[in-house]
Amino acid sequence: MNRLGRDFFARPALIVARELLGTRLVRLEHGQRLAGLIVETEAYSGETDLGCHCRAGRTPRTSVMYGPPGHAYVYFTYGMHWCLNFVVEAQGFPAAVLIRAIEPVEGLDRIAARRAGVVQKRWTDGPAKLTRALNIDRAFNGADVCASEATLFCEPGSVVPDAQIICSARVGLNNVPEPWRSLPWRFQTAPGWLNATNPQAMG
DNA sequence: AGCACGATTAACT
DNA sequence: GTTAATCGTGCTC
Repeated sequence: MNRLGRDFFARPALIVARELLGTRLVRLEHGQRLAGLIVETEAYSGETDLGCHCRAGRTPRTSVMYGPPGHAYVYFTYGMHWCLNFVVEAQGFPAAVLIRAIEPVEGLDRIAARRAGVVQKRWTDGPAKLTRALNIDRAFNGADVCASEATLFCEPGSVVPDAQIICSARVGLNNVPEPWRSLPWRFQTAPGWLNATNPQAMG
């Protein structure tokens, strides 16, 4: 079994957000693999990060982020959307990495069915789009993604070179004060990276 | 008990 | 560029 383990997640949020790019997010559904290469992430770290949900401290919603790394933090927002994060850093320090976009590579038939009416390019190019495509909701909140029986986990992929990574401000923090609003804690692979350097990815 | 807002998306003009 | 959809969460009264 070749999966990202606890040690991978037990590191600073910025490092994990950067290194998750190019890895493969896998969701086992009735034994079928639905998967995509992670191409966009954001880091959220600590109660002092006023863009992080943990700015409000430990609450029922944020409690998962205070737990051990390598678990899923799935939250509900805007009355209809689910977003997937991985808990990072040491147990007791609240931090997580939001998965903002993936490039689908396995289980395209199931993904297409869940994203009916949408062109393929937009199947999973947003945090709430990929959770819908992979059927991820509150049932996964707190799930251990490093456990052998996990049905949601990450596998190592191709390493993305620094030159192919774009850093920018996190999205949607409209009422968050500076400097947090503008911190370059969003990581994306450059446009075309997948086709240019990973032509076999669609296998 | 009530309120304002949200780590978004899709459908508008 | 603007806006409705839709409800859990955390805060105030």
